[in-house]
Amino acid sequence: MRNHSCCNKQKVKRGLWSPEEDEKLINYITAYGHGCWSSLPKLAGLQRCGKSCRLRWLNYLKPDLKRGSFSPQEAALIIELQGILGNKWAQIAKQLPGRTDNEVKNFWNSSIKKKLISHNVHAITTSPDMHYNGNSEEGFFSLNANPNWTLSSQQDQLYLPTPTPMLHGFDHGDLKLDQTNYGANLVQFPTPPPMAAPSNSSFYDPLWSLGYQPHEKFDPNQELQNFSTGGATQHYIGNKLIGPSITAPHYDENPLSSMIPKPCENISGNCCGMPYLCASQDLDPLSRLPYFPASFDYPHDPYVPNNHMEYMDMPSCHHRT
DNA sequence: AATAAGGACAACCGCTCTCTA
DNA sequence: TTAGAGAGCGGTTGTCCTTAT
Repeated sequence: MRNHSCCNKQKVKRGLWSPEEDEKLINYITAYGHGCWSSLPKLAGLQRCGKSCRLRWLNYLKPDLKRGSFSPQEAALIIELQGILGNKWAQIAKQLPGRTDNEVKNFWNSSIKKKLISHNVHAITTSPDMHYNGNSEEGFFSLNANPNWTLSSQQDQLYLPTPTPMLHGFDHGDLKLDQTNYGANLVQFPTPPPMAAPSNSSFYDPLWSLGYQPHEKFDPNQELQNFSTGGATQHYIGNKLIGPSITAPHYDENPLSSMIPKPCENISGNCCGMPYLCASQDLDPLSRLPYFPASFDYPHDPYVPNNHMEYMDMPSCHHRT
């Protein structure tokens, strides 16, 4: 096996790091900074290659890293960003303070992807609304057949045809769009219809919020209305959201990695005093995405009260036909 | 209680990009 | 202009732990 150029002449240790090695690395970087990684191991008294030291520091030892499981908000943000950026883990991790690209990637591969695969393979493979030119590296995709919304995977920018006023701004967690140079509001909530309290089950899909077009007016008198979105059409009966069609922007040709979650898990809790049912709230962040304690405003966006969250009562996903 | 299977996550590999001489 | 070194990134593998049988 070939060694890295930085450790060609050294006999390097491999595998898991011992506490003693960690301590040496921490002590050295704390005192002197990492400087040139290739020369660090010798200076720090470590039998490792510089690359290994860098990885260990960045992914595990750095003091500002957040350890522990992902919160529902983090999970939702990862899902959203993966849908937009694809497997750009470093860029996704930048929107999650204290999380590393490796951590996000592992979380995606071990938790989210499996869930999406098991839930969505049919919905995605039969979706008529996915428009993608087949090249994940250079491609553009259009969002749900809306030719005016395109995302360049090279420039990582979403282009909207016209500026859309942020009536109900929503930066979704730590995502600050103006910092990431998207040049557009990726996520917007419309002026919401009067929200009916969920009856006995609710669903939430963080991707519902992607690409929402706020221009369409809601008419509470009309019995069935569709709000087209970037990733889904949201169906209303009266003022109750009954569910999106599951179509989402993707530019990864791997069908397994381009899944989006479908809102097929019953979720319960107490949101702004509105009780709702959950079949699996104790499972993991993904199944608990909409769950917040009572009287708990959505923690990342002071502009979006919880009662703007969207609910549906249908126990299955809806496809545009 | 023993063993197999699966999940989670740390670490490695190889490629690409950037910088500099 | 170009080659080499360092750094960064994404995909993959290996290892340990938990759960199921």
